[in-house]
Amino acid sequence: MNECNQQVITIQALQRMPYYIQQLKILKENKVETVSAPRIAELLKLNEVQVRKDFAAVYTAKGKPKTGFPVTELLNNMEELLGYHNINEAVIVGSGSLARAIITDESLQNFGLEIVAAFDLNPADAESCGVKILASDKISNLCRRMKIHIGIITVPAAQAQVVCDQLVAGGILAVWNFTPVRLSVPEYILVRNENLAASFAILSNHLKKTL
Amino acid sequence: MNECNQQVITIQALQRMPYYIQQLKILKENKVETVSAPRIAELLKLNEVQVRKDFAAVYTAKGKPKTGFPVTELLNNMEELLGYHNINEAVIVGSGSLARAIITDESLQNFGLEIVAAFDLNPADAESCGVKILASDKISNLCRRMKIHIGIITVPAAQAQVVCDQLVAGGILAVWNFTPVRLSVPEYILVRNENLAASFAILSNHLKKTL
DNA sequence: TAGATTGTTAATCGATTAACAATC
DNA sequence: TAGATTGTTAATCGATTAACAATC
Repeated sequence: MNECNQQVITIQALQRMPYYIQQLKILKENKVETVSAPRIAELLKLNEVQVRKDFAAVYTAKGKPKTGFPVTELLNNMEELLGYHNINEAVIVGSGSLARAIITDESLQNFGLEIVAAFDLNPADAESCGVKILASDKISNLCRRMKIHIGIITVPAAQAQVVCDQLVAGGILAVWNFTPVRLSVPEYILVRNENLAASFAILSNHLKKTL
Repeated sequence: MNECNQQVITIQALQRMPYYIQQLKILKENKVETVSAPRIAELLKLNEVQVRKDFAAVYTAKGKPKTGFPVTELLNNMEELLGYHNINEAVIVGSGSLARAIITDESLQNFGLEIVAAFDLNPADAESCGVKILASDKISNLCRRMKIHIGIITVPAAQAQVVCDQLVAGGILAVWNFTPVRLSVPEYILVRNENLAASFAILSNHLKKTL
C-alpha cells in the first residue's frame, strides 16, 4: 500500500511508538495543540535526540523550530504506521489464563488487535474468554477462509511447533509466540517471541548481583 | 556474594539463557553428556560464535576442542547465574487474568520465581489465583516484613505509579512492570518493562509493509 | 534580534558476526 | 596426523548520543 516513501523505522523505534501514542493522546485530551521533542523526552524519560529522530521518521511534515510538532497530526501518522486504522485480525491458539489476558487486554484493543477466534484441543474444557472457542483441527481452514494474518500461540511447549505449522498452512504471515520454543517457519513469516522466562532472567540476575 | 570473577554478561545474552537451559535439560534427559556450541546453535537457530561466547561467559571451566561442553556442569552454571538455586520471592499487585497467567506459568516457576502474595484494591472481588489476595494498603508492610525484593505490577495504568511507590517503600529492588506507564523510581531500582502493545507494534507494522 | 527547537552529520557505544590461530 | 571445535582478536552492524548549523 505505502511504498518506501518513508525512511526505515528501526524495531527499537517501533517499540517506542505505543508510548508516544499514549502520551500524545493524553496531551490531546488536555487540548494541547503542539508539543516539542524535549518535552516528550522529559515526560517519557527518553533521550531528546532519540525522540526527535523517531518523530522525524514517522511524521510526514516537518517540525517547526521553537514550536515543535502538532499533536493530532503526529498522533495520526503514528497510528497509521502501526496499522491502527485498518484493524489487525488475529486468531489465538490455547485458552488458558494467558490467552484470556491477551484477549481482554485493553491496550491491545486500542492498538487495533481484534481476536476473531480462539482454538483449543478440547474446546469443551476451555474457559470462556469472551470469544468462541473452536477445535484445533479447524485452524488452517478458518484462517484461510477469513484471511487472518496473525496467529497467537499460547499452548504448552510440546504443541507449539504443530500449532505453528497449522497456522502457516492457514496462510498466517506473523506469529506471536508465547511459548519458550524456537519455532521453525518459512522465512517470509515474522515470528515475535514473547518469553517471560527470558525477561525474568534479567531481574533475577540483577538481584543476584545486588544482594 | 559473587564478586566480578566472571566477565560481564550482556542483557541479550542473559535473555538467551532460558533457551539454553531448556535445551540442555532435554539433552540431559536423553543422557547426552557433552554438547558443542555449533550443535546448540543448530538446535536453537542461533549463530555458532554467539553461542560459544555465551557459554564462555557463564561456564566456569573451559570447553574442550573437538568435544565441546559437559551438559550437566554447564546447566548448573547457568542456573546458578540466574539465581535458580536460591529461589526468587516476589509479590504481585493486581489480580486479573494477566496476574493469574503469571502466577500459574510453569516456566517461571522452573526459573525460581515464587509469588508469595497477591494484592488487590478489593481483595474480595478478586478471582482466586491459588495465592492469597490481600488489600493493597498492606503492600509496604508485607514486603518489608518478608524481605521481598521483586514486585510485579499488573494493575490498570492509572494506579501503576502509586503501586510502584508502595513497592519501593516496601524495600523492593526490582520491578516487573506490565503496565504501559514509564515508572519513576530511585536509580538503584531495576525496572523491566513488559509492554504487549510495544511488541504488537512490530507485528502490526510488518503486516502493513507486507500486505 | 535572541533563544528555543529543529534536522543532520559525526562520534560513541553495544552487540553480532567473521577470521584465525590454538588444541584436543 | 587430520579435523572438529575451542577461545580470541578484528570487522561489521545497528542503535544511541553528542555536536552544531539552520530556522522560526
